[in-house]
Amino acid sequence: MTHVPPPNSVEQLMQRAEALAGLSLADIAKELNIAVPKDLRRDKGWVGQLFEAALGAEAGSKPEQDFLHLGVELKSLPLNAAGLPLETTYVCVAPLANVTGLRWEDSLVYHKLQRVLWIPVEGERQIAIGARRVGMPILWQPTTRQQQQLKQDWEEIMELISLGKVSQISARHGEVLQLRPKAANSKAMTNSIAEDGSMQQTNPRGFYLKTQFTTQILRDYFG
DNA sequence: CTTTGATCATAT
DNA sequence: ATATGATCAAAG
Repeated sequence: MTHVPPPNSVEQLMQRAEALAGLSLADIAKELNIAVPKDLRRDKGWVGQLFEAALGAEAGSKPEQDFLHLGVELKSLPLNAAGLPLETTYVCVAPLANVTGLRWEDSLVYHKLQRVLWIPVEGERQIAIGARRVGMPILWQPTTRQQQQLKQDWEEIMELISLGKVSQISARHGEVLQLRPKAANSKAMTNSIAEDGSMQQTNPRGFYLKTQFTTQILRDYFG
């Protein structure tokens, strides 16, 4: 695979991202010598990893922003034919134990969403992976209102977790941020707080941005 | 058709 | 087991 060095500045990162706009995923993959899968069933993260390679993000599984030195997180955003998000956006894993005293400003959600480079891409299953086209990138920072919405949802969900009610939290909680399973399968287990305050085992969860929220981001940017 | 809960690949 | 990258697919 061709190697792209990390960008030296946000400007350079944006130039690279803008250069991808209008290209198909096959175009980008060819330049990087990366094979295009037939479908994403067994390669669910392929598009995101392709963008990481094309933009010079550090490949890794660290709980940090993709471009830590620039303070930027990279996210692909699959869109339908109407230009609206097809999927929720994964943010990070949710802490289910040892959460006493954890504040919003210290949370992983807060840090990851301080600045995000969104790369819109056609995502309908009827379009072959390689034929899907990339859109103009959006460098986004949450508005005061968006920060408030995220904080409120986060605090509500974290309170339930701290009270040992994680099993009662469904994806319907939260206006813009939701909690959902995030694991290899439903049998995977991690420590969480029980209602009596002791430790119990539950399926790991992650925070996701609802499509309504990312729709709003697109709307604010493109009109 | 949309959303919720489940799942896949890979690195550490 | 936990983190990254997410989409799949059953249910509503």
